[in-house]
Amino acid sequence: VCGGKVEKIGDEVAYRCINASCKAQALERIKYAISKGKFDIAGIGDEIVEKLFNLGYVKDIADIFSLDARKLFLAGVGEKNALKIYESIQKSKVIDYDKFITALGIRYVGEQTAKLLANKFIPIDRLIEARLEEFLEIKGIGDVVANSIYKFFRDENNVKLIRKMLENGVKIIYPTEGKESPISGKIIVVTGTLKNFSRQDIINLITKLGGKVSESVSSKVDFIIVGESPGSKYKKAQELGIKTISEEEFISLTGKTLTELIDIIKKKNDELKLF
DNA sequence: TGCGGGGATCATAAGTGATG
DNA sequence: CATCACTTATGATCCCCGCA
Repeated sequence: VCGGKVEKIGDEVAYRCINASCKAQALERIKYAISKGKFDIAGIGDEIVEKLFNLGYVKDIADIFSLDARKLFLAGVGEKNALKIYESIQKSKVIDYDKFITALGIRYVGEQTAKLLANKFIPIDRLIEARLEEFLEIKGIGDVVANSIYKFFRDENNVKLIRKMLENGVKIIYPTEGKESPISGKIIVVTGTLKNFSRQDIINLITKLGGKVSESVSSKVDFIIVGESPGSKYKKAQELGIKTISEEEFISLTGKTLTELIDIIKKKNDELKLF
């Protein structure tokens, strides 16, 4: 299609372009990613993507998420539609892990296979770094598919694209999220000043993740988060032999990045504003 | 090697919103 | 209200993988 070199692999019927920067392929990948069962961006389809692509506003799927209504308007979308599409892009940024994997457009990986991967490799970095044998272990994935997935993540450009999507605000919802977290059911005490969270923020965060915040240290407390210049609670925790962790350790315990945690706090605060 | 089924692609029809 | 431009839904079809 793009006039570049093509290659026929083995007995395959189709010829496919082997040019890594093939324009036509890049475009098709974007169209695929925004469609149903993947990012599912309402109000935008092949035509608009092509226009945005040809204008240079969108070079890869990650660019979609940094679009503003003005660029859509310049691509020939009506004013009202431009706003609507902008809204649906923002909504689509929060995406289930399996759909995210499907959207990557890995060869031989559709909805079903993506689900298999989504349940085994959490978070996304585990998937990127997974060894070939780990894919082969999965029932339903054989030699060809395993190799295809493994090769995909060995390509630096693919990994970069994933990072770019996350930077542009895409948030992956992992299958375990909401059901259970390492924090849920835990009684937690906070003492001292934290670097990234105000006292109210950390309380909101722990509550949102299903934990309980206690104001005093007792033997029932699971662990105590210690910030700068801790108060008497720290001393008492040591006496009782309660596990103490730093702010950084707490963050890694949640299994989320700092930005994700801040997002959670923001949402929680927005909920509270309604009342 | 054959079977069952997922993955990819295509065709067509129906739905939606903007516009004059 | 009719038309246009696109999107969205559905089904058919074929390739080819996983597995017995």
